[in-house]
Amino acid sequence: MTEAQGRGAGVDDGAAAKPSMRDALISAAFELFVERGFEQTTIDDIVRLAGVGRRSFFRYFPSKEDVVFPDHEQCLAEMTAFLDEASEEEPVKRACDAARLVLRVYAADPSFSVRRYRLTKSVPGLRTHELSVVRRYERTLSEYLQRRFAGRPDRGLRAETIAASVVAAHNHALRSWLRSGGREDVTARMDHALGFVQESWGRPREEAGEGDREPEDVVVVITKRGTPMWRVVQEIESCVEE
Amino acid sequence: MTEAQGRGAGVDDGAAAKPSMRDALISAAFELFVERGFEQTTIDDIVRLAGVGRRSFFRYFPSKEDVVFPDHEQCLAEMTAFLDEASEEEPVKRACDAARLVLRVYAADPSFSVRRYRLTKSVPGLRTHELSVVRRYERTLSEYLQRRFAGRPDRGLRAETIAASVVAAHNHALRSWLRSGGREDVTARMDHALGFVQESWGRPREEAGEGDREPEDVVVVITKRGTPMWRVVQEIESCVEE
DNA sequence: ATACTTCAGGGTACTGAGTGCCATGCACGA
DNA sequence: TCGTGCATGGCACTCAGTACCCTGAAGTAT
Repeated sequence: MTEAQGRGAGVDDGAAAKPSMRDALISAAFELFVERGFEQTTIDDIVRLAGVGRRSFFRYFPSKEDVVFPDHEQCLAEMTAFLDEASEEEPVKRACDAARLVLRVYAADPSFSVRRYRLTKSVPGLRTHELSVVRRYERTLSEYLQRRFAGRPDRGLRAETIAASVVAAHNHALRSWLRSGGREDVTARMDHALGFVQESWGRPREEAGEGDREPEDVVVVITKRGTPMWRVVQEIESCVEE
Repeated sequence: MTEAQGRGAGVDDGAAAKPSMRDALISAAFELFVERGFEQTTIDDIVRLAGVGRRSFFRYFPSKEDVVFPDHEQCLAEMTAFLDEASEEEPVKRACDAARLVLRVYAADPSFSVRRYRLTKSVPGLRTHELSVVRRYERTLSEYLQRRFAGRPDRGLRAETIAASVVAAHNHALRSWLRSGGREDVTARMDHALGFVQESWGRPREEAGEGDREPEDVVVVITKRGTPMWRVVQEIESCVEE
């Protein structure tokens, strides 16, 4: 029954393996937060309920806000590792798959995620804190993309813009699922949302100066319907023959 | 000499007109922040230097962080007003122009902006606070776009994703300018960055089911370079003649 | 077994941000 | 002159976060 979430509820790879204290703090905190609100709950309330010393709280969580997002540190590490693996995949696709790792963590414990969503939504301080968490994912994606875009023009601009798109689309799908109470299918929404950005960025329109496919072998013509065909042919030839 | 920035340094439309106290606090705060650091400066230090009572600080700024971003509240209001005006312009273009309003505020006092940038960059708490400020611009843009996208599929997804792109591109150009110390031309960078997202989102690739311009009067042909011209003509005609 | 180290945890006191409450002083109109 | 606002200052309080030190339960070597 709402045992917090036992840290990711799936992976228990060697790294962390001290269950009792940390988890006791998490579940005590959530119990109080949902009962009387985040700001109405003091650290002393939490440690009293968890039956530990006050100082210990700050040994496990750097701030009161962090206890609300207990698994993001590990999730970020997973994403970083995922993006450090060598892969032949198209970069934007790869970034979208990295975003799916975050979804997986949320989907692993829907009830916890939904309660946290409702809590976060109603507490400005938590929203701000969540922004800083999300920002780290965005930076990770952006740095990955910048690496993969080596040689392209506007690497940085591209990378940051696309990373922001991916995060925004991911969050849109995730939040719409959370708003529905965690029922219904997340992955379908997510596939749709990420497919949207992948469509838009995966293959840029004009200067497709890609590394893994030649740009020179594609010609794009845009013209008004009704243009005389000789004008179209002229235009194409003037572009090709140069 | 670094008189903070006298609030936007241009528009003094009726709304705010109490100069002394607020500005004294801003310049006192910055003086101390750059001298000994943000966290090493207490509210008491600031009010002592400004020669006002401690309680007055919190009358003008809800938190210590807010004194670093004194003009964003007004800028946000400007953006909101700008987007509330009726306009025939293409929505993404309009959103980009709205973002330029923010740039204008930064560019109005480059030395202040650069000092603030350096300060913010080095203080995690300020970075987080800035995120929450930026997020409000993003929401404003997103809500505008969602209004303009009425009737389209995926309104919300589209609006949030594009808003995030616009903000990311804007911030990329802005920060690169700030990193350069406020020298060089901002508007050129900004035009380039915003042009990039506008190109990408302004006219969606496949379903361009727009309301304010007909999709039927544009033909797009994509072909391999070297394709015999008769094949191109055939393809175009088969598409037009249907 | 004794002495030594290590380390998770508890306790206490302190700093500093942010808030509530009230007193003060100054302007305004009657 | 007397209210009636309003801006400001002065206090006292709560609470997050930190520094410092104490305890006790392990181990480990001799």
